[in-house]
Amino acid sequence: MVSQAEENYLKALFHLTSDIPEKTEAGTNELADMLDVTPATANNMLKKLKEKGWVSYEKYGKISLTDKGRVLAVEIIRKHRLWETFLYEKLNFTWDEVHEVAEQLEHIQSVKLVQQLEKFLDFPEIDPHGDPIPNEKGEIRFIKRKTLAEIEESKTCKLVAVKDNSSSFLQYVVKLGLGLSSKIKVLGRREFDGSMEIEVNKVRSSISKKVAQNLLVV
Amino acid sequence: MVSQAEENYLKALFHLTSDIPEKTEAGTNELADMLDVTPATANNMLKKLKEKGWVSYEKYGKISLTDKGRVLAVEIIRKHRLWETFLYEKLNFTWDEVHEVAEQLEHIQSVKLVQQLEKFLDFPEIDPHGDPIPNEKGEIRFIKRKTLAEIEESKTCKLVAVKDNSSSFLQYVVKLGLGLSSKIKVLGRREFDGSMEIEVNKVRSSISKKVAQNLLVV
DNA sequence: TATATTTGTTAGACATGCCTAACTAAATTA
DNA sequence: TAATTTAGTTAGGCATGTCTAACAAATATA
Ligand SMILES: [Mn+2]
Ligand SMILES: [Mn+2]
Ligand SMILES: [Mn+2]
Ligand SMILES: [Mn+2]
Repeated sequence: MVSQAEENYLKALFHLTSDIPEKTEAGTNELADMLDVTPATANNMLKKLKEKGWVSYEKYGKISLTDKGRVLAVEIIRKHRLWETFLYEKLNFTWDEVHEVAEQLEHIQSVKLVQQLEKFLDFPEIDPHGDPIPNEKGEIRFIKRKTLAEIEESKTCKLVAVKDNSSSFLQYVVKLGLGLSSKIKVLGRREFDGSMEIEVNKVRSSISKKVAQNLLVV
Repeated sequence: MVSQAEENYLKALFHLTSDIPEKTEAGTNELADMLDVTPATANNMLKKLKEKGWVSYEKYGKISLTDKGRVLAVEIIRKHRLWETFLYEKLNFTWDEVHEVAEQLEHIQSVKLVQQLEKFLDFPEIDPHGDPIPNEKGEIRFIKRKTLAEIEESKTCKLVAVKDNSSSFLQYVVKLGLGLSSKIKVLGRREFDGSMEIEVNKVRSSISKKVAQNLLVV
């Protein structure tokens, strides 16, 4: 049995240790931060997760998921992204509305439900934010992407995903005229703060470095 | 805020005090029984529900829902039955599989989700077990029904709902050749145990009184 | 009506998951 | 390397929701 709280920790650990290939370990504070709990709380849960064999760590050491833990985490992410896709494709939700509800739906336990949902959606490959949906075996079709902040001046690229799933960020992205598959031309960059001038559908905008780092492009 | 546990108590109380028109009050043991908890646990929760203004009862007295409590309960039942319909209609679940998963899905909090789900299902009136689905205002289209046990000998009736939602019962019902809208002819009844001889699609079966009391007909 | 049975309540305990405050170890900086 | 800062841990407490055991009230039965 995996409780909802435990599932949330496993999912957070997966994001902290697998989303960026170079970063394969996490710390207590970082984890606590992502889950909006205190480090004491995270530490306490880590002991339980270790006890259950889902996490490996030693006192004052770095945290990582075991193979078992990773399997569980991927299952939850799979459900999360399938539900987001369902809400977006079938129930008229916008991409800034899906995440919050999927945070609840991802905890529903039923193998058949997930299988049938995937079939009903015709085996989608990416969710409304451009993130890959793991298949039933837990395999993730990894897509090589850069952040917009890494794109050189005068080059044009295509938005394929967003890192930040918060509704405020997504609404701002829409305001910039952007959506998945949008073409973005990098006009220029101010070196002292990393902010960028971009052009989308002939409309120019200035965006901060932080924003550029949350837009994933190819 | 209504917790999942609280929602389950409200729903159980609704079934105990509104499903049968003559029975408008419930007792602690009865409630505990329905929720598979001890009477002590139910008693403890009742105090909290009373405190929140959802339940009215006095020590050693009978329990009933307040108007506020009833509104909450109907919302949960509405969600439960919409999800059951979704699973049945869209995701290839059988009627004996839907209840268990709906027990989880009914607790998802999102007004938009329920509205859109209902629209997606084209405003269904009954769930896979023949039970009416409350509308957004909380109105329930009440259907007058009898149990098969009340039908006289040699009369024919139509199955419109099942009282017991357990998968074992529903599978047995299917084995009898029955489904919603099936025609049932009452051939005879043994007085000493209330068991009945019935005919469905030219197949005769003998069923216990208990079973007959869980089949709702018109 | 006295007794037995059923129904409901209270007290005390426990697991889960969270907190704050105090502390310790590790890493950084002077 | 010593001092400071950051990261991580421990102790103790609390809310929720559950339990068992003991008890009290209400109801049914003799
Ligand atoms: Mn999301
Ligand atoms: Mn997503
Ligand atoms: Mn049901
Ligand atoms: Mn039903």
